[in-house]
Amino acid sequence: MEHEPGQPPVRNLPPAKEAAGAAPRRKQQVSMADVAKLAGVSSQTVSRVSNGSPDVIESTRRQVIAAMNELGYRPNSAARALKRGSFRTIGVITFSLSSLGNMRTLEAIALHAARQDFAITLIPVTAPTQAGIQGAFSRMGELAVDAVIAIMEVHLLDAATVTLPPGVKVVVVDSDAGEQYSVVDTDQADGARKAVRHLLDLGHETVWHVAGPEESFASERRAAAWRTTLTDAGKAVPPVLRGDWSADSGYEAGLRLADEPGCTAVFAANDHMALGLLRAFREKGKAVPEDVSLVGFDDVPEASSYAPPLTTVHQNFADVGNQCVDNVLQQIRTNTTEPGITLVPTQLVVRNSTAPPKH
Amino acid sequence: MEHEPGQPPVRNLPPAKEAAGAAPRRKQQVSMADVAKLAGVSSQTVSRVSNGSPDVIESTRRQVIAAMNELGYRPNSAARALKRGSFRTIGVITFSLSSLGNMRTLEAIALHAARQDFAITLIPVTAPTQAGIQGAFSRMGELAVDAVIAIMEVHLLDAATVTLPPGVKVVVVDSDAGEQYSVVDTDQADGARKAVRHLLDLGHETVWHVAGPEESFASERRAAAWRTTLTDAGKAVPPVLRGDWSADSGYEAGLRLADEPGCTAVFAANDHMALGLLRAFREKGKAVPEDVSLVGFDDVPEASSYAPPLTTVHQNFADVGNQCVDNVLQQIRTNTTEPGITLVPTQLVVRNSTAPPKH
DNA sequence: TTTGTGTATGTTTGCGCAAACATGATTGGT
DNA sequence: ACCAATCATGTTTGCGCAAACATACACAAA
Repeated sequence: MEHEPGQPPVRNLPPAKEAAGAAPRRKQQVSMADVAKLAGVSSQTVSRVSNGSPDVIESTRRQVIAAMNELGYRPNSAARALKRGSFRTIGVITFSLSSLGNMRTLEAIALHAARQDFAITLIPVTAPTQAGIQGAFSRMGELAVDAVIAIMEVHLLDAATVTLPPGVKVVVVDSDAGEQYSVVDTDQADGARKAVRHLLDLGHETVWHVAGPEESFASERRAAAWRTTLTDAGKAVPPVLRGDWSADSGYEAGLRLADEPGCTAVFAANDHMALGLLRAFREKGKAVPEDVSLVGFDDVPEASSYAPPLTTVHQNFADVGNQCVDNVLQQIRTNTTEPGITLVPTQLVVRNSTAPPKH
Repeated sequence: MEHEPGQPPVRNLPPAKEAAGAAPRRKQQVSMADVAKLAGVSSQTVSRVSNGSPDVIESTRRQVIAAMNELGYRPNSAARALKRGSFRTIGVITFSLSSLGNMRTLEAIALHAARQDFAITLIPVTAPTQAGIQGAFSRMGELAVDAVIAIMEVHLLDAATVTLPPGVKVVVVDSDAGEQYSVVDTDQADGARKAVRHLLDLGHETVWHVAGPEESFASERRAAAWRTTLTDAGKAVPPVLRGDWSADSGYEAGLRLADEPGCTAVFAANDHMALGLLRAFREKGKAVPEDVSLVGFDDVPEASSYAPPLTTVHQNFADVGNQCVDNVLQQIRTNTTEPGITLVPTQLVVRNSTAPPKH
């Protein structure tokens, strides 16, 4: 078993770390030990400084910090996580990011979490099926996140079938899982009520509704509130039209509504469908708001540039995101799970698409 | 070294782990050792099975897998990362998610990365300043990501001032850092050229341009291509109007353009500004496309519902995202850094907002 | 037989950090 | 003066995993 001297495979020994120009084995991560050596203290003291322990005298702390800066030390989060059993990471499960609301919410979550020094790991659900969701939650498990925020918009979170590691806190956005989990959501019902009341207060006999898809919680809640607001006011409840949130589906619905003689007021479940309705009314020669009044939902930034500028219900997505993070961090801190629903209020923004009916 | 037969190596006593009803210290993570004990093998064999090593005989593998399932074993990614120096994680730095393009790109990145078994960590830039970006990159360092995808849209990535851990691969979206980093971007110039050519081919004398903000790379590239396409065609180059991407700013620009007598064709740098232009033209009594033709950029889903449906340049954000991930994974695999630019083509979508000029 | 060549598995080790404990240096109270 | 109670800091240990190395056994070629 000889091996030629002078040849590289000298493995048995890890020594000679600082041998001449030693090749950096891995990303030459600067470790606590390096900082400790430079600062002339023990690595534990470096750890203490790094974690802001009060038990370090000021002069020592300064030395250590100087050494850290000189070497460009960054604590290794893997080791930290291994030791502490926590990554300070929140997993966010999303279905689809292509809706404005989800994105805004996600952005707020990321920003707010960063402020509290938590990182965000994005877990997209690859397919909107139970299996897809299972997969997402299972990946969460491997990633050892401290908490999960699920941005669900469809009826797929059957809690019974999802198993997460114990101790992981969950907050769900836009769901009806309030019995099991913390839920944060826009106050859809109140928003819809405001929209319908606004139209009724203008003097309309009743209000038609173009709803979103049935699988959507938000859509169902808006539709339900529309219905009860009408019945509470003693008004007739016209049949519901259904779209899929897209402007095109709103256009389809608009073509039909334009032929309804008694239709003077419409509440669309989102702004994009309202845009489609506007187009349909325009093509059919129905003036908005003179012939038909229209209210949307969301208050997308372009809503004020629609023709005419759209009266709509403003959602505070940023608040929703912030609430999610606060809620989840609260659960982590207190190590409790607190089911319940947090509702974020909406505002009615009145622009030019609504007016009293002609007589 | 002798060790007593019959007794497990009871050295310093981490005492009585399975003592009566021992409180689960942490989240009772099932570890390899637990699986190994149940399966009657060494933990190294469990590791091999877990990593799909071929050196495990089929019967053993099955036993181990059975044990894993029984205990619900999930490899601990912290330990794995600590050992391997890699989390299989890509950090994504974003400025703002509120633009449609960014969020589509992000979604594609997340999905594509998940397919290759990489996780995504979102790092929001808290403030659009050098310091903010520094902070984001520095956080990347702590998180020990394997690669970074930066979705930048403004001139702030001054590579000289950003230090990341060596070995971390970077891809930048929408930037001109092609000398230093890999850059993936929509082919802005070609898209803009197509838009302008389309209008010129319809017979317009020249094409006006409503650009985005100067800080935006995309905006600058579209404007430059607009200019060269005009000069190459021997046409006059009208003054540039500038917006901030918002529909409102497009409206402002539109009010001014409506008063330009020679203006029969406009290229707006994005669809939202085009929407604002449409509104301004409508209010000023200019018919689109009869009096003025208009082309946008982006092809937002609602563009077909604008009044009139908008001719625009379609961007393939999903392709951009996929390219980013492919590129970065390629760099990781080959451990190379390859500066250069990858351009994703666009398509001109002709709808009803463009027509030949009246004479 | 011996020797080699695999192949499947076990054992040791250390990644970087921080809890737990140990030590040594100051205080202050009596 | 003494001891005890603080403090600041050092030492040891192990988190869960996988690379490196060691071993044990099977089988083929000499």
